[in-house]
Amino acid sequence: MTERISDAEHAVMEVLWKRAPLTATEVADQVVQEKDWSLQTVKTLLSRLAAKAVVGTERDGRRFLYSPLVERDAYLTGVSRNFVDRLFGGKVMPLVAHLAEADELSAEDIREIEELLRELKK
Amino acid sequence: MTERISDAEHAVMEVLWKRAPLTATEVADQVVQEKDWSLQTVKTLLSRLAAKAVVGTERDGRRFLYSPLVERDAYLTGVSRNFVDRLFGGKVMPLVAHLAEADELSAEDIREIEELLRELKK
DNA sequence: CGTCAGTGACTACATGTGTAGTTTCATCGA
DNA sequence: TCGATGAAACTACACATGTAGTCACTGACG
Repeated sequence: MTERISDAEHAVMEVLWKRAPLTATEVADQVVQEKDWSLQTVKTLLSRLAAKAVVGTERDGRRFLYSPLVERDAYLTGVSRNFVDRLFGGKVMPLVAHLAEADELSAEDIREIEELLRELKK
Repeated sequence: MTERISDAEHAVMEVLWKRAPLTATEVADQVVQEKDWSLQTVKTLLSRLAAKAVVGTERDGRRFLYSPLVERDAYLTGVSRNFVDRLFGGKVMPLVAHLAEADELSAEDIREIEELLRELKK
């Protein structure tokens, strides 16, 4: 069971998944461009992630370098699975159907998915 | 902005979406078959949902009858959209790709989705 | 008529989450 | 050497959530 990552923490992870290791300040600089948080907030989130062993810390002189310990792919697979299980009884079809009915699928999306499925069948 | 429904609350909603209106006790009877909660817990969840106007209450003598005020479809569309936005930048393809790579898609799933997409293109 | 069972209302309480402020400690530059 | 700076650590605090206990009321039943 992968450790739970909250929404706010997720924003921090996205930065680290893009580039790592980074110092807290570097992470905050990135995050602040998206979310309107203070430096302290980002540091707290980093601490919590470190406490949960979702990011690792490496001492670099007087400061720390943070790196993800969980891979983005693994994380996404986990939450997606959980999501589909909880809301759609584990079936992907109803999810796609829903998005489709709600006009959330562009023609582009549809083409891409078809392509992907064709690949899968090989 | 549809009111936030927590995980526990969602379990209660599923019961009401299946059949409504129901009394608190009737809801609890159903929910307890899934989750190992006490009657009180279910009542609390119903109160919170009523407070958020996600379910409506109708007096029936000395007790209340509860009915959903939010449709299941609308709710699912909302959370799906939110989920895909937050985790996959609004694109459905990466989500499907993820589930596919993690072997979460059966051949059956794939056929069904293809069928659905074919329909959509008409 | 008094009691009990069922029901909603109110209260509780630990943990998680969003969002920071304050303290302390080390180091770098003057 | 000494103070300013910057970074981590510790503390804070309100609201959400999971999970439930207790109270008060009311109608049914003996």
